[in-house]
Amino acid sequence: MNIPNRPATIADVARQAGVSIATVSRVLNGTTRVIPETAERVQDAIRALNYVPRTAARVLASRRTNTLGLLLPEISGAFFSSMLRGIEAAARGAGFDLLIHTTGEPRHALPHARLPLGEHNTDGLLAFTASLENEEITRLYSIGLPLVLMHQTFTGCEIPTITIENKSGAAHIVAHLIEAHGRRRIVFLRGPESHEDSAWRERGYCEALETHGLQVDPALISLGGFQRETAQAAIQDLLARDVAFDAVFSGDDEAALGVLTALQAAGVAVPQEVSVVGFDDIPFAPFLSPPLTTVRAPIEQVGSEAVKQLVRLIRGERADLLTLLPTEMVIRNSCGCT
Amino acid sequence: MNIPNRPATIADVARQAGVSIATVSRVLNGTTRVIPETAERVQDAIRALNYVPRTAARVLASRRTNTLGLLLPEISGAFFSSMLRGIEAAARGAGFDLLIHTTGEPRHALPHARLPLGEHNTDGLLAFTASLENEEITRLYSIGLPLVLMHQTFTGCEIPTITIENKSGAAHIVAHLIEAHGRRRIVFLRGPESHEDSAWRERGYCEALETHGLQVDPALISLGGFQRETAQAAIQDLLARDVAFDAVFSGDDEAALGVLTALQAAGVAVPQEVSVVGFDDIPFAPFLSPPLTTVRAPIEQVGSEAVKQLVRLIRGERADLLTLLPTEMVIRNSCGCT
DNA sequence: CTGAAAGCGCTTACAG
DNA sequence: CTGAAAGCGCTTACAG
Repeated sequence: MNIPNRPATIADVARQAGVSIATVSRVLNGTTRVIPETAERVQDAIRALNYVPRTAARVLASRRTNTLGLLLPEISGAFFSSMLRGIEAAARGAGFDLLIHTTGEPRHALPHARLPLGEHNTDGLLAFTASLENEEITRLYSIGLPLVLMHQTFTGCEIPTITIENKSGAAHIVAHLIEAHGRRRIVFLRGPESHEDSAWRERGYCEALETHGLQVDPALISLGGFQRETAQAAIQDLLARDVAFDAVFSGDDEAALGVLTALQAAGVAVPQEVSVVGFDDIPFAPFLSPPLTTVRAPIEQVGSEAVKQLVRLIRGERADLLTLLPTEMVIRNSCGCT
Repeated sequence: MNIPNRPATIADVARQAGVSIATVSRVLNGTTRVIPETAERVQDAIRALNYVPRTAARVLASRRTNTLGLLLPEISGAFFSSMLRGIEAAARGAGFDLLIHTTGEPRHALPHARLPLGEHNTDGLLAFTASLENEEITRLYSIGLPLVLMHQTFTGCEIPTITIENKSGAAHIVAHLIEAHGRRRIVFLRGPESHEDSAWRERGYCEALETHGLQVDPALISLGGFQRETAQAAIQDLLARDVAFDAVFSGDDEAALGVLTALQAAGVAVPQEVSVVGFDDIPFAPFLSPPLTTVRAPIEQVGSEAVKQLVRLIRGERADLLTLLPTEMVIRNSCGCT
């Protein structure tokens, strides 16, 4: 095998094929007609030299990176796994590379550190809630970098957002607890501060209570953080303080795991004594014991829609400012249904 | 706010600071001493102009991309989520960006398509089993691109591999089924063809049987594919064909979900009638019913170790050719323990 | 410690 | 349809 010290460049290919580098570039990109026979010679040379165009040179010359950037607060859990799957597939489908970066939940560690993803290395950015500070959003918007937000709305700038029907999903499942199972003291576990999903779910929760003539009791609202451990601690705390409750709307499925753990450890029967429901319908929800009643959120689709809108922006087309994907209640057994 | 049509370049900064672009480059990279006062002026200019160095230009000039490429067969499931988490954190820690690409399990769709990740846009590649064809590995190795394999060994080239103790982990858990629970007809569900993890686990399974004087019965070995659905179908098939068995080593935890589903649907009591065990210890394992006895694999650490070795290669340092991370049995209830 | 200049490897008007 | 040449925005010897 021929192992050249330096990888072949476009000039090597041009020389070998007996054409100019402009012609090589044209057959590479299909930007202009090239006489078939000439194109053939170029292709042969490319193969013979094992030529791969250097991305940096293309980017520098064309001013297009063909890369999408993804900012996430963290990677873990079934939630981000689904979202990432949707994003990756859609990006690939649209011909873009994907650069990812996690910021770590509260970005206080590096107050004004330059983002590793931005106008200098991507054609556009996808950002999930809590991964960008407001001033960064404003800056990116002001310099015209295509930007799409997921699960976060931002007022003041016209930035496309993809999110899901949190409020109605939450309202439905809480109504179900009340109507089908006669629950009246329903705990709500908030997600992380700043998480819009959580705020909307809380509104749905409150609305459902009020619709059914129940008062919102602040003592029943606690922090679950969309996390197993936090949710577990929250329930343990309610139990320790003897707060009476007959159901828990966990905020999300991840938190529901912690709720189930805490209840089980305390010898509280689910769903006989306390109903437990979640939100998201992660792939494991059916396998919990009892199988989790929850609200299905089309997470993967959020990812693919976000890419779709971002690509539109990059191409200079109009993008939808708000994409609201529907959610749907999934009844299993943890609510009390059989 | 000042919104320039074109983002500032190094030349703009140099002009504004009254120095040469070389000097700007130096304060940017800290490659050479610069008189503090001059450096200060440059910093001011950078801030004032909101200057961000274009990545492509740096890469082209320096011939370093500062980017790691990750090739995965797919993104989904708790397994890849953990691995990705380890990789992302380690890459960021080492100052590299991360470009990811999923190839889709059997790469037959695009026989000789150029990989979107390679010497043209990364300083090195991380590849999980089944994401690269052998000839691609050979090619990448031959051109000297730093490359680290995960859960896959490759003979012929000196390519660092990170993997886990599959065989002993499997042998231990199968031995446990025999010794602690008197199981004698233990099903093994293979992973995908070509998955080395699966081959080693199968050897561990066979070894444990033989050590205990049991014969390997080919009728008890079936394909689970490390997937829920495939595993479920495999068990359903065994059941339908009236093959007698008293335990299932599912291959991995994902498959164990399918096993549990099939058994439950058939009214077979786990673990009373049939013990079920998995491999990996994904975060949901403790929450299954019954809680899953399995083998803990340090997946996140596989990711971070892989980055560590890759960075060594990139820096021209010696890397360890084989990193074998230990696994550990985690006893819960699905085996029959209480 | 600093600057002038070459060079990284492409794309893209501009001519022809 | 094709080529010569400018230019993308940096880094890095080489002088001084």
